[in-house]
Amino acid sequence: MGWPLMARDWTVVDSNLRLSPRVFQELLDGGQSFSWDAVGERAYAGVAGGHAWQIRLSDSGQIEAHSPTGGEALWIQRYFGAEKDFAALTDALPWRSDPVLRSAFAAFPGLRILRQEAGETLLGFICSSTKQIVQIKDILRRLARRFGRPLADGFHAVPTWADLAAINEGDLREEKMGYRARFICETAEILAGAPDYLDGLADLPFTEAKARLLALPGVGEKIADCVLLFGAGRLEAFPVDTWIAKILREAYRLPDWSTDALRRFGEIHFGEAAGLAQQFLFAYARAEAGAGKAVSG
DNA sequence: GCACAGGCTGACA
DNA sequence: TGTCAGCCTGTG
Repeated sequence: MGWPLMARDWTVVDSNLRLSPRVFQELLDGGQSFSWDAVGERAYAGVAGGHAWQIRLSDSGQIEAHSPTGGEALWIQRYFGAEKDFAALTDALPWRSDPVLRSAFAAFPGLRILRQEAGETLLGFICSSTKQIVQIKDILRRLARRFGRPLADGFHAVPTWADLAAINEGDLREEKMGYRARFICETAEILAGAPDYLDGLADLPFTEAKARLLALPGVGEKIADCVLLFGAGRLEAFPVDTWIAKILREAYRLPDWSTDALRRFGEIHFGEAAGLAQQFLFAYARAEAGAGKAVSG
């Protein structure tokens, strides 16, 4: 299976981070990223940033990573957010006056935001529209196997936008892309003609960065916010999906608010790290729904 | 058979 | 400015 035997092959991704198995699972498989497949109880395997990775949770709750294809320690540390002080960012959120957020913190202590590659994040979220996480992962696996660069151990890199620009819509539809195939083709054509199009997302003024994404076919408010948050380190982005809309309308008692209004509420109420709050609320809303189903079912 | 899933688009009021 | 049907596919 290629699992390394020597402890020194494994990189601790952030010495300040300790997670429970539940939060570890939420971080890797909760919808921020579609790159990871569970291999056993406390381990995942996948491809990100052009390398294959194995990710595991140690007995002490540290996340450790190993790349059989030569992925770099600094890259995976940045991926897991080691460059940001998430303890301080979390503490600066308005949990003292917000009991819903406080409950979400208690349910998922240590949850943070991944820093993925912008291009991969964009592809994943264009594919995500009205699909469930397992289906999105299946589509991306198909795209990688068919159109992505081969890596070691049978893995394939996520196809780049340059790769995708050479593919026609029919090929994508064969991989169960459905109506998203046209969006992928048209976006690939734009990005192929402007290879540095996504480079400014991390540094441009927020509204400019978002406008760039919104100009791409298949990218609306929700997907643009997801790419900015999970693929560009823009923690002020506040994606409003059905789960966030549900918890804001119910727990925050904003029953008749439109999606746009809810997003503005989130940006203002939670502030600079609104997206971090969003991720806690998202995980909490889904967990509560699951618990409710288990009880009633 | 039918509704709906972690949306976007274009048309129309 | 807001609302709504249509779009692909898989699942329950």
